[in-house]
Amino acid sequence: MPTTSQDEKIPRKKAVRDAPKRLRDPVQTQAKILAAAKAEFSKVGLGGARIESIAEKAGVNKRMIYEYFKGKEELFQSVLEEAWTSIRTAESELELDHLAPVDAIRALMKFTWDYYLKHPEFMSLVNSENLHRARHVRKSQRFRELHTGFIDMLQRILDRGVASGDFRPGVDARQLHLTLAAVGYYYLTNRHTGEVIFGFDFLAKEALQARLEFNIDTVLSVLRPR
Amino acid sequence: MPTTSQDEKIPRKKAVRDAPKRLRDPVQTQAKILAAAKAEFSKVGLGGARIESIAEKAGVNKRMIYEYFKGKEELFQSVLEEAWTSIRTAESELELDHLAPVDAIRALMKFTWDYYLKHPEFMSLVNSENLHRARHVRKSQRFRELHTGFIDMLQRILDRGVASGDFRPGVDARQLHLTLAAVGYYYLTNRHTGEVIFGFDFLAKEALQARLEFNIDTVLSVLRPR
Amino acid sequence: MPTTSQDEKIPRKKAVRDAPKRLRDPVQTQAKILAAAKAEFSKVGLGGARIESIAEKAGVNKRMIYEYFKGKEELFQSVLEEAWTSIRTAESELELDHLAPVDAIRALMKFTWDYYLKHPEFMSLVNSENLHRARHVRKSQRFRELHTGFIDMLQRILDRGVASGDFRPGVDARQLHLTLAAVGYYYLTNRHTGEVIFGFDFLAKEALQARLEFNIDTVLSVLRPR
Amino acid sequence: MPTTSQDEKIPRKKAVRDAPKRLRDPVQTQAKILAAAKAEFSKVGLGGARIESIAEKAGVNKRMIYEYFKGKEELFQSVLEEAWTSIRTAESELELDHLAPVDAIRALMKFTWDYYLKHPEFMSLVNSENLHRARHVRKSQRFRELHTGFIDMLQRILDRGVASGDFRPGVDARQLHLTLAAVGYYYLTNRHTGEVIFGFDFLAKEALQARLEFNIDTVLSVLRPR
DNA sequence: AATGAATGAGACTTCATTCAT
DNA sequence: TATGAATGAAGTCTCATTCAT
Repeated sequence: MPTTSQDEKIPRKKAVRDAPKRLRDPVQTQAKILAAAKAEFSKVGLGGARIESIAEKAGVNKRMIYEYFKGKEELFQSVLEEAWTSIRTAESELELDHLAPVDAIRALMKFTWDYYLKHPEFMSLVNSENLHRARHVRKSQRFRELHTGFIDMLQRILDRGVASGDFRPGVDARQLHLTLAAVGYYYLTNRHTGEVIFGFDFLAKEALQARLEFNIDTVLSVLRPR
Repeated sequence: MPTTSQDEKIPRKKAVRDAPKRLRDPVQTQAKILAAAKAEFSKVGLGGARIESIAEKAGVNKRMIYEYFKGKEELFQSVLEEAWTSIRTAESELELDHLAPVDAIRALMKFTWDYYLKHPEFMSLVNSENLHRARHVRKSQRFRELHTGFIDMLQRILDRGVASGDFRPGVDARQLHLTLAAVGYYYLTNRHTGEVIFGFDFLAKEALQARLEFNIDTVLSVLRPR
Repeated sequence: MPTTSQDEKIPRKKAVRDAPKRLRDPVQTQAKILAAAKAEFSKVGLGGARIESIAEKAGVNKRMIYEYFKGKEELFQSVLEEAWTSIRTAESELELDHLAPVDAIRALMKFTWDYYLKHPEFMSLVNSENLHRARHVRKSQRFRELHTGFIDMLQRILDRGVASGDFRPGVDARQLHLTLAAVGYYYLTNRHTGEVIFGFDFLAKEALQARLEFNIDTVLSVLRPR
Repeated sequence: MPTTSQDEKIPRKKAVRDAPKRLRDPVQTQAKILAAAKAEFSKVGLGGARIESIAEKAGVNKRMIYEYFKGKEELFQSVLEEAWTSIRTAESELELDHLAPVDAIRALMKFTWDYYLKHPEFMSLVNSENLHRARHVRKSQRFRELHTGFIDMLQRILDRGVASGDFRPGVDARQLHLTLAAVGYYYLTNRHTGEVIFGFDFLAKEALQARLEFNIDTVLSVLRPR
């Protein structure tokens, strides 16, 4: 029931009236709640989020949240599922298997970096969920399914790189993935304290460019045959 | 219950200090509050933390928190200051300037990794503070002072490495530091979701060992002359 | 406990209203809160009033006070508005313009006196608001509107009295009003200390009668032509 | 113990040191507490007053308030006693028996008016005490003694005025006193709401002058033989 | 005499959640 | 489906007061 399924257009009762205010549209109501909840959770965390605030932002009645999501915790879980589905879906659309190994790594890193920049809530949500020791996604079947075959894709790239002589053998795909994500994630998620410590604007165009290049350089270095 | 014994007249300053529970010791009271607060904040975040819970853990009266720290936000700020002071102090005691460049990098990474492992609250606190856009440390003079000259140390190592031919020139000390921290931090802070995704125990001895080595390898790779 | 009976399906709008305890009636809930708050504030002042006590007296959930009135200060403001609206409304219903000047003054003083006696909370509230330097009514648009044209009525009486030779000219309507109110108000509001000082019962029938007569005599004396 | 006894100068231990900070001076400590308490109580009432705030204003340790005055209620009572002693003392120093009847009334009204203006806290305290139904002064022996023979003085003036033909007979001294005080008190104590209602500055020089004259005129009018 | 530390009760307010329509 | 009203628990913070030095 909490699924969004955004495309279906239900012909509602022959459309007796054109419904100027989009009343009674459960699909959209759920979507609005999810979007508002994502914003709220990512801004103040699970503990700091307020159901009332989410309902207001979503423009729906507070009661609807309970109707569709049962409660705060379940809503948080749905938000997490939605967020992770989103990034993994986009990632899979990259079709990295069609690229040369080095290009594939570059593309994946560029994609990850851009995704983080465009969806900073994602990192917040990941942090929050880890603060709570992953107790929400741990219960989610959907979450697990999302990652089956996910590391295989990276492994295939690595294998092709070794075969082509671009990469050294013996690199663990999981380690690589963690590093790949880490160097971008850490920079962006901790940019606020970083700015106080280092005294420069982490989101300035050149700074972003420099960081991305350094990160790609780092990952390619560790992959390079010696 | 807080009083130890009501009627006894202790001859002042005679007993050599055998009172086991040090009553009326503001310094210790504050320390206990800080310790309890650090645990609480790192476990559930600023929004999720409960003053009452902190007071209980600290074994002090709720009121004392307001006496010494004014309020929740200020307490959080104090916790942050204390935590960052702690890691920077320990770090500075490494005396990396006395080590060969490669060894210095290794030592710094090992230290950082071990510190994170021994003080996982530190990463939680950093995450929390960034969730709140660094609004607490931004107000802290003490925090800023903590980091003056902090990056210079790393720069000196880099310079020595370039001079000795161990490192390639042109590497930015701040980028290096961010990467250095990132690869360990990300692995540890996101280990809960990581375990669900990857399906192995991130804190297993061999896993930890493997990760540290991979991280050091990564950083040294990017520093290596080409 | 708040529910009357859970299963019965009342045919909507059929019962002529025999529900004895009107559940879910926001208008009445607000009215009950206001009434209880007026009693509490007038008994112990703004600083001494307890939200919990008000909620109990009103028979509503504490939360409702915040739902409808935002907070203690705003509730106090609403109480003041209601109280002042009440006295001004009753006053305006006297239709003093239809009475002979002397009778109009008498009627106004009798009304004021009786109103104070019947609504002693009013004086308490006025005192409290002045203790707080009128900061609540100052913010109230409704309060200001209440008094437009309010002094004109008295001025018309004065003018008619001067024309008829009953009153001397040159008496300021505002001074008159202040005196008119003062002589009754002071006696009643300070009657507790007054009783300790003077040693008689200020609310005894004869005492009340004597005071009212003295007051009317006083005001008519100062109005009398010389 | 709570008495102030302002004049005695205790020669403290031969004045070993000149005590630059006036430490350990119980008389002054009590006086400072009383002064601060009077200010606080008159500003926010008994319910709104804060012991801590009083101690701070007085520049003494909070504990001292309990040492000298037992508690908040008792402190309030002491403040009331002190305040009423003060006005009655000053009043008695007028020596009205030496003035012509009309002049005596004028002098008394002028005195009362000026006293209210100079000590506006007095009115606040009276209001507060009446809010609490005089429960503090009722317990005070000292308070009662203060007013013995107090109304007799006014009666003597009235009697002399009747004898001289200046005043009509039959006026009750207590009624007169109440009116005398009322017309000034009401104007001043309710000036804040009055200013919002009437829209002029109640404390402006001319306004004060006009009010005093109107008040004296009022009282002399009701006393005048018909 | 004076002080700083400590306390427990209770203040205002907010929250997630359920009820009734 | 949707909504507004209502609730009880709990949260942050404040207060008058006492304890120990």
